[in-house]
Amino acid sequence: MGNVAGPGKPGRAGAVRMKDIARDLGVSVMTVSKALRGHNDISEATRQRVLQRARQLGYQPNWVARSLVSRRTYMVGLVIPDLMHSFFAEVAKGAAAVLEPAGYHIVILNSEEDPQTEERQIGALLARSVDGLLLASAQRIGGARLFRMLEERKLPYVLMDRLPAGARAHYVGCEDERIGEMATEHLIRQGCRRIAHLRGPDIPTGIGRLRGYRRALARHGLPFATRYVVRAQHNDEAGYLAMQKLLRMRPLPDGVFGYNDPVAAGAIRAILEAGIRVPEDIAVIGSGNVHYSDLLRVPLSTIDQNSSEIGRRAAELLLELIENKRTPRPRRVVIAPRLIVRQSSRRIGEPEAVSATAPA
Amino acid sequence: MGNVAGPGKPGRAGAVRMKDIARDLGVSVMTVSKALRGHNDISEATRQRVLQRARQLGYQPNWVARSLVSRRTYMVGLVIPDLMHSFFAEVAKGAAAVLEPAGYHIVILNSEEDPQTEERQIGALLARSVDGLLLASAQRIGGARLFRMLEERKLPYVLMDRLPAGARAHYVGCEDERIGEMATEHLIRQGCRRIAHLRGPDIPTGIGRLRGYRRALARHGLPFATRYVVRAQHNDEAGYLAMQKLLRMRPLPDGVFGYNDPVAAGAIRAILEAGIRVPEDIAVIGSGNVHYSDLLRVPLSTIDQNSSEIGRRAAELLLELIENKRTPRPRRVVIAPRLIVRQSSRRIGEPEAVSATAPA
DNA sequence: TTGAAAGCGCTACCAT
DNA sequence: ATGGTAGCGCTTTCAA
Repeated sequence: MGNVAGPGKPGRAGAVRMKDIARDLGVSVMTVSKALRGHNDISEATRQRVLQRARQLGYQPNWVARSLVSRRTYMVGLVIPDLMHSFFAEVAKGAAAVLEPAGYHIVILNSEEDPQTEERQIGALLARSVDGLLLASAQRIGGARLFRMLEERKLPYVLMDRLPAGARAHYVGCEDERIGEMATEHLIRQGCRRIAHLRGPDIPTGIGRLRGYRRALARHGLPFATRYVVRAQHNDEAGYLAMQKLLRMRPLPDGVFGYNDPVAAGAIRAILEAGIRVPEDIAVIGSGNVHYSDLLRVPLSTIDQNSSEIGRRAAELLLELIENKRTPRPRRVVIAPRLIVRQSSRRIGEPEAVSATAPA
Repeated sequence: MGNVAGPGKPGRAGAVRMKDIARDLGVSVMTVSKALRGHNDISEATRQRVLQRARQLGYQPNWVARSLVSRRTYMVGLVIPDLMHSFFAEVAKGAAAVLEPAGYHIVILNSEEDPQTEERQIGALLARSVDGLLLASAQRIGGARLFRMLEERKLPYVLMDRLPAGARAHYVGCEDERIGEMATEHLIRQGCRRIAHLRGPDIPTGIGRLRGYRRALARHGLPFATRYVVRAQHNDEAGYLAMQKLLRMRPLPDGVFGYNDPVAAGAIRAILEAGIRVPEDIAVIGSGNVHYSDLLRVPLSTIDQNSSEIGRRAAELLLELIENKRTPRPRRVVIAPRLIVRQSSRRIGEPEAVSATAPA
């Protein structure tokens, strides 16, 4: 069986190589290589012999060696702000559903919502020669340098969920202004008149949803009050604390639009703890439709962003970029948000789910 | 600046290589290689020159090439049943917190709780020459073949959360019998006398928790009734359906121990929908302490398994195995479970959290 | 249809 | 302190 490798060597030491098959069969390595890849200039007879011997020996191609010459690693980087936020977990799962069947593996990295960490991680991914990159970026406004670097390196990449203003890049996500608008208009239809917003960070999603919120208020002739907009960065703990601030305001708001579902869920906890009712006294809505929204203390109304679809579409787009390698003009895939009405905001009858309509 | 690469070439085509630095500086590639890696047989002067030029050109080592000769990829495979289950997302995050600072990247794969998918994925990981493997296995009892294969390939790996009976492998997780016992005994202390169990699948965790449940009943002289044990595989939907079956039994159970938190959360939904109170009529407890347990319709009592610690410890153990490459006898790291009492099971006063005590 | 030569970018080994 | 040679396992190119 040949092939004795130094003992204690790490990695695939001792693994079967083409060379071994070639020696056993008395043919050249080239013949084996071609036979295994189904090149059509190999006789059927030798092809079968090679395939059989390969199976016997349990041959597995060495991807590292193959990558070195083919310059393709069949690895894709996935950088997201937080794996624990089930919105991103779902995006990741959607992307995996497309990439794995296509033969790609995913290297996943958590930026922890920190632009510098993100940049470092992308650098590492580049050094690893990933074939492409899926990115839900944590860059604040003006993080254009990172994208310029990616362009220079000619690394195919697709932005997900967050589209930094002015980024000239492929993108898949929801229109954030529309999300803010839908959520706010829903609260207005439910009879709310003093609507507060627990706003997100200074990233495209946060800013877009805030803008949509303002637009909806304006359109319906409701006043915009700065003090009704409180920062709640990302998670339920922040939502809880921010809501406590809101609860000290007089008059109390009668509706709250949370930046995302965790923030909204945290807000509900704060409201209930204060002995106030949801939705009767304060109606609450979030965004993202995370999978446990239905199980929450008060089932949470939300704007569904179709997270797994975002992952899938982004992955498909990325594959296209990788395989064709032509870079057409930046494509924007916009996923329609959907209003999901649950108990946290239901004061008067309204259908359970409303599909997005084009913005007026 | 040299180095013109064919246009349209994929991957790192056009990237700066050691050769470029060497040419620019009039030294050999070897000198550059050593200087960059801090070999001490290079004069400080040349080392500085090399480092500076490398920085100027934005040199990044080619990991693929390096891997080919060093036989280390600095990649670790992470195979889990479901990224969307936040228990595993937390495990993954814990592992990443250890692996990334150590220079390793994580290739993540979802087995979807399917043993065959898992095996296929591990095969792919082997072909990729990952340096090690973290695995929360979906193998049913008797899936020893997979582990034998891993041993043969001498791939360092650590099992997490689930320890297949008889597996001779490194392992980090909670003692499942203890979990079942703690949960059940807690319900007994709360005054429950007809305790049902929504049991998990035929994997070590499911079987262990069931066994612990039985042990607790026996110890306290309570009868074990088969019909009070209903299968609920994994998720909240399954928990919901299984609980509906339980709700048709007479007499109704007055306590339910769910295989995990999603199952328990689904059960609560079914109970409340039936107009029955939690915890007054039926007390409920789960396991896993997923991060949203506190936000649920009725905040969920649970057994905390310290999921991120599981990921961290498993990663540390794996690093040891990889770096030392000696394979000591299989190590078992057992994390102590903790009882977390929330509203779903609180009928009489009991402290919020109780640390695990050694099993009697 | 088959295979020899060259080389991907890097490092181990040994000579200078 | 520095560098030449060889080779990791594979594929591309071109000749037989």
